[in-house]
This record gives sequence, C-alpha cells and structure tokens, in this order.
Amino acid sequence: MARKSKGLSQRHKNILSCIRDWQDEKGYPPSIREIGSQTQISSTSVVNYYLNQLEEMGYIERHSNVSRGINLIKDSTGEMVQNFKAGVSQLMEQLVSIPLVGNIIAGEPMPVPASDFSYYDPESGVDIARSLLPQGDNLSDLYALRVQGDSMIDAMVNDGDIVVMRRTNQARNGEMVAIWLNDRDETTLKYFYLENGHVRLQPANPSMQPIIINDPRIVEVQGKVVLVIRQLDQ
Amino acid sequence: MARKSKGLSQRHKNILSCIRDWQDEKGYPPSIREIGSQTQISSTSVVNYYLNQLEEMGYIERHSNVSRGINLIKDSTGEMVQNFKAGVSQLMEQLVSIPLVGNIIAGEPMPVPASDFSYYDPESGVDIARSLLPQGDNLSDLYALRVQGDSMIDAMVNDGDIVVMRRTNQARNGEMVAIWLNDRDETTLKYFYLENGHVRLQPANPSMQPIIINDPRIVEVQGKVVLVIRQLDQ
DNA sequence: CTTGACACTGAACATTTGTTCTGTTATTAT
DNA sequence: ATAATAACAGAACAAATGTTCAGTGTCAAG
Repeated sequence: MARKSKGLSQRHKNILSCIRDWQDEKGYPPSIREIGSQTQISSTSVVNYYLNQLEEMGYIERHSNVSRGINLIKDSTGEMVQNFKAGVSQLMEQLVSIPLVGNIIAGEPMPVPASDFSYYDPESGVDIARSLLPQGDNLSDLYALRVQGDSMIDAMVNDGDIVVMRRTNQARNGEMVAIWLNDRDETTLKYFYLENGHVRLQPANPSMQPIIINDPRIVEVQGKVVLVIRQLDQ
Repeated sequence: MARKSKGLSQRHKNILSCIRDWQDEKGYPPSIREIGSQTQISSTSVVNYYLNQLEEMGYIERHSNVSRGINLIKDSTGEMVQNFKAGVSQLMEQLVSIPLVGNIIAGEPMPVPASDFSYYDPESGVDIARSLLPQGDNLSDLYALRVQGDSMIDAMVNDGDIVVMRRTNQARNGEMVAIWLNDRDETTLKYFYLENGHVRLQPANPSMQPIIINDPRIVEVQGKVVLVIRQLDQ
C-alpha cells in the first residue's frame, strides 16, 4: 500500500473523482472530512496530506482557511476540467430551444416571427442539440412550425412533423424553402431553383414532377428549411 | 429602503449576483459572511434572512449546516442558472448522445447493436434533446441509423435521413418498425399491423398501397422507429 | 394612535471545518 | 539489520461558518 515516487496512487485518483463527483452532485466542493468518508480515509490529516500533494502536482487548487476551498483543475487522466464558467456555458450552448410559433398548412400563410421576436416561452419550444443545426446560423433567426395535414407529402413531410426554419426572404438554388404562392394561395415546401428567369420548385420526392413558375413575383420565400423532425412516439 | 410584498428587492438581486459571481470566480459558493461583506450587509442574520427568502422563492437551494451550501437555481431575471446539481447534470440528462451504428439500406440487413452495447464514441453519435424522445425509454436501447438510398421513400424517409430506433423484436399495431423480410431479402420501414394471422405493412405515405404478408415468420422486426431527423444543411 | 408586518442589528452559540502536532506503521534503500 | 522516508492514525486546537434569538426601527393599515 505504498506508491512512492511519481504517479497518482489509487487514493489520489479516488480523491480527485470524489471532488469531481461531489461538486457535480451537490454544487459545492466537499470538505476534508467529507472527502475522507467518501474515500475511506479516517483521518483528516491524511486527506489534507493528499490534498497538499495534489495541489503541488497541479491537479487541484486550494484556498487556505476557506471551508471547501478546493478546485479541480485536472482530471485523474490529466484532462483539464472545465472550470465553472467555461464548462457550463459550453454545455448550455449545446442545447438550444427553438420557439414553436405555429402550424404550417398548405392552404394558409405560415406564421413567421418578426426579426425582433425574442420572447422566450419554454412551453412552446423545441429543444434541439446545437450539433444538429447548421453552424454559423443565427439562433434568433430560427423558428419551428408543426406541419398540419398531408399536403406536404411530396416534400417528404408528414402530418405532425416539426420543421425548423430559418427566416429569410431569398433562396439559393438547391435549398429547401417554404414558399407562399400568390396565385394559388398556397404554402408549400420545395427545393428551389432559379433558372433562366423562371422558378423551378422541385419536390423532395424524386418521383414527383417539379412545378415551373414563370413569374418569380408569384413566389414568396418565407424561410429556409433547416431541419425536419418526426416523432413516432405513442 | 423597503420593498414589501412580492418581487425581488435590490438586496435580493445583489445577493443573487454575488452568489453567481463568487461561484464563477472562486469555484465555490460564498459563505454567509462573505455575501454580507460583498453586499454591504453587516449582520449575518440578515443575510440568512434573505437567503431563506430566496430559497422559498425558488431562486436558491440551501443545505443546512453545510458551509457554503448554497446553490443558485434561478437568476435575478428568473432565468434558470446552470448550477452543478440542478444544472449541469440535469442539462446532461436533457441532451443524450445516441450511437450512430451504421446505415439502413433496403437491400441489406440493418445493423442492430447488441443489448450489452455500451461503448461510447462521441464521434459517431447523434445528439438529441431528451424532450424529443419518448419518455420512459431506456436510453441504452436506442441507436441511430443513416438512411442510404431512396428506397424508403414510401416511408417518407429520405436518403441521408437519420432514424432513431429502439431495439425490440416485437411490434405493436400502429408502430412504425424496421423490418427484415426474409423472403425478399429486404429491409423496410413500415407501420405494422397484425390482423387475423397476417401482417399488414402500411407505408407512411397514405397514397401507397400496403403489403400483406400471410406468413408472419417472414417478418423480422428489427426495431421501432422513434424519431426521424432530416438535416437540410448545406 | 395602535398594531402588526417587515427590515434590520448585534451578539451569542453550536457546528463544521481547516490546521497542526505527536506518534505509529509500512516500505525502501544501504 | 538499520536507517530513512513515506503513509497513516488520532487527537487537539483554532478558525470559519451556520443558526438562533432578543431587541430596534420603519411604515402602512385599521
């Protein structure tokens, strides 16, 4: 039961993970006696002894005469531990809540939140991992709609699906956009192509025929489809 | 200097931001006396007085007889604050990483991870907000596949889509499941119905015809579709 | 004015907690 | 074997910290 010279003994590791776990679970660092009881070390002086070692080795930071004044710096694997600010806010940014502002129906104009729309209603939000969204997108430009009805089937979108949109008034070729067609009072989801002065709206389903619109003014781009989510819960 | 009835007084706000800043800067919560000196409150009992109020209002969490046993829950703006217990671990639980174990192709059997599959590879994982998944599901039973090819179009699933599946060998009526058809060596996604001894496999696209299979032994249920995700990034 | 609530003071008290010290046991080097 | 060093035990002490309580001022409603 002795690991002299270099390296971390089992007790060192136990103490490090104890500090980490305690901090994670309780929200504040453990006291010396709490570390002792968690790691089966009966004497406070022994815990103190190890803490001093861990501090010298750069694994933790201690604050003299401060209860629970212990900070984890490195993991037992040597991995840097996210300090409070950096780590947490990084986590927060991984999960974004996108406002679900209404329904998208073929026969009705779809709701588009104003650009200064920022009110946060956790009830009507869709939580999305940041990693699923295109990078560099301004989060405040994103909103979500629930598809109502089977009319978007040619866009491979079902009744009940959730579409996440990015607010925009212009589409680039190849993007799937939500479009309001003035001449037929219809909202539709299509791949957008501007070719030789006319607009080709291509359904996602390759077996279906595109719509060709000669007057681009009839096409009002409401937003770009960023993500489609279909929940099959029951 | 009196703000009776409801709402947060300036002192409440000062204390809240003091706790937050202290935690951010030092890595551990402040003691009562430290809060007092930061917020120009001379008496520990007054700090205690306010802390009790803040706890009742749900802004903080206190641990009796524990030095620095204070946890921030809500901001003075009412915004939820990530503290370690109620924040990070809760956040962590809100965001789950589902292993992306392979592709699903019509002409090939789909990969299904073993039930003891637990190895975690952050590279090949899909991050999903817990709120999008059916509650009560065992997370270790979930895995994700990427759809390859246009053969799942009748299931309203596109090339490149990600389907999140739950491992199961039996389907209940009305569930969308991934099925391996023995007789034609084909993987397919269909709504499953067992009726009068035969199996009806219904495409998600209502305009398409169901497949009726008289011998249920031909149908091998590989998993239940839980979620479909389509990313339109470009 | 009286009453009662709320905000606050100051201090005492009880625990919790960090620190230190003496001494013992185990391990390693010589 | 012997000495030196590391690892540990136990206790005592001092400081930090949470808790409680009797009392003071303020303000608004009755």
